[in-house]
Amino acid sequence: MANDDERLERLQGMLRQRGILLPAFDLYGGAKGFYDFGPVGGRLRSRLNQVWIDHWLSLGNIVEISCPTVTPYEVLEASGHVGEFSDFMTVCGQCDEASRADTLLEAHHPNPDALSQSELQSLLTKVNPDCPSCPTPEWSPVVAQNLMFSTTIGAGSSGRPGFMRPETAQGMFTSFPALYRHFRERLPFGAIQVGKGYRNEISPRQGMIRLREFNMAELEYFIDPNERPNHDFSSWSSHEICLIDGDGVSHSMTLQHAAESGLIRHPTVGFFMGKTFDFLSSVGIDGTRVRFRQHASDEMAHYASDCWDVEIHGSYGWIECVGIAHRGCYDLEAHETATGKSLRARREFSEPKIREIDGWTIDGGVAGPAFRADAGQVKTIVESFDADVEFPVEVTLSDGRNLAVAAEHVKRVQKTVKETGEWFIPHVVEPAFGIDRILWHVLDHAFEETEKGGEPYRMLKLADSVAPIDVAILPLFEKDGMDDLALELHQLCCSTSGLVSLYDGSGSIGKRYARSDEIGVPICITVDHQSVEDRTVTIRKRDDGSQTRMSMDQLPFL
RNA sequence: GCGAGCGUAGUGUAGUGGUUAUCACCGGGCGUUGCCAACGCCUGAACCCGGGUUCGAGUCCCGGCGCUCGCACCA
Repeated sequence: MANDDERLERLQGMLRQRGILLPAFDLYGGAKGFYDFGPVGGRLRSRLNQVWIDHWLSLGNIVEISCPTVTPYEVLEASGHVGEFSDFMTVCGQCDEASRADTLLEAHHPNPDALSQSELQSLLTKVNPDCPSCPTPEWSPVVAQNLMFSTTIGAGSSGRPGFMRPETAQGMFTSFPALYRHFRERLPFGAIQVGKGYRNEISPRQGMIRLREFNMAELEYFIDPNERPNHDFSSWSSHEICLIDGDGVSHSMTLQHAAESGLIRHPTVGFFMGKTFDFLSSVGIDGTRVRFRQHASDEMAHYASDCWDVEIHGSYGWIECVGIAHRGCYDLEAHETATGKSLRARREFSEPKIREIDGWTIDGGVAGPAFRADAGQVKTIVESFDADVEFPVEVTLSDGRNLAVAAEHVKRVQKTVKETGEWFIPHVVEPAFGIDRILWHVLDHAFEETEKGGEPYRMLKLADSVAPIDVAILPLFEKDGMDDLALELHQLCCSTSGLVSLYDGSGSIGKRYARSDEIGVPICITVDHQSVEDRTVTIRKRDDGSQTRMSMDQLPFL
């Protein structure tokens, strides 16, 4: 274990020195839970994001969106984050003592912890509980204080409370109507979003593993719960993976078997587990150090009905880096309830349903003036009657009063209703990726320590797909035209779309190879005297140190 | 948030209250007909911040900030 810790320290030192990951605001003494991606790390992060985006877009029914990080209070109240992540505070205006509102009201309610902000506010106003530090309490309005960074949208009294988003998901849910329309009202479809999330951690630890501002990438995939999806599991058919179920029992089986046996409760969850494994492999994560762990029922988030964490093993042990959750209809339903707007999809019946209606309703022209304010209630009651009821009938209202409904107040309803389909709330399967945690493990798994000439030698064997620099251009010496030729090649590479080149003319050639290896450059190109004569250059590969000579005008990546 | 330990160049470190803060790698420049951290010369770079004790503080004391670990918390 001590060896592991020392390796971790050497890796972190190298990442700082090479401008990959650095503590943020170091100039001012640092800030816990915040990291900078440096001149090399910045590119690494955006490459990783791009690979992730391309991976999901390749499914064909996914779109990328981008929503604000600043989110109005009501949105996160509806989603459950305010309740799940908040303590409600109030301040005594007489003595400045801050108290938790639910604690103050413990004597006046059986479970104040479960009350919403407005319920707490009205109870606080009604009870006006004693202040623990002064005799004349004067409680301020109740405010939410929780793990979300709170802010104010707008200034002064017109300001509106809000939060920095704790996940990107809510933006996808609030965009559901636009997504539904974009996809021509046909499920299934998904939306992805890559961006920052915020969480005011009490105690950030373990470097990139627990941050206060972090990069996340989420897919919200909307499905019809009545349709059994038919996913193709064949590409993983020969691959048994490590699955730990909700009781902590470990299984080794194929994804298809796990989905068919019911261990994975929904095939789409299983399919995304496979796609997630593919993604991790494509960015250089060691597949033998990946496992899937199912949440126990008491561990599940407030919105989820099944959840699998993808855990990656590295310097900090097994760390959850991806969560694949079946969120059911929780979120869309919550936003429907909060706004009164429809967030539903339509499902056509294979055969229209014919319904015969034979009953009663009120005759508005007579019943309205007769019953006035009670007419609505009378209508509901009358419409529940069978066709063979005989009027007059005495009905009982909700407040206990009785009214006589006569034949003149009602009329017979006889019609045939044809229903061709129905509206339902789609279910959501959500793979949520902690990009920083994945990026950390990409670095951890790529970090290779060897010896060269008796000296320790370090390199990052990064996958080409995420390597921050594609090619380093090295003039053997910066003279005799070698520097000019190298700069020409460097310029050509830099102006080639998608290609990132690094020019390095400082120090010995061996030192420059070593520095390139430390930031994971897959290919170095050396310009020497012969290059000036015949425009051939040496291609040196990071992983095996092999060198081949070819014309600089025929480089495969240009 | 509580407790313990720690904080010195880009990195890793030495430093018993006393002159100009040690060493190595590192970074930069020049040279080197030369391809895997080579060599020579020159050069750059640090005591986390703020108070206090003291003639004098990197060193001792207090507070803050940060880091590591344990507990607590954790979608």
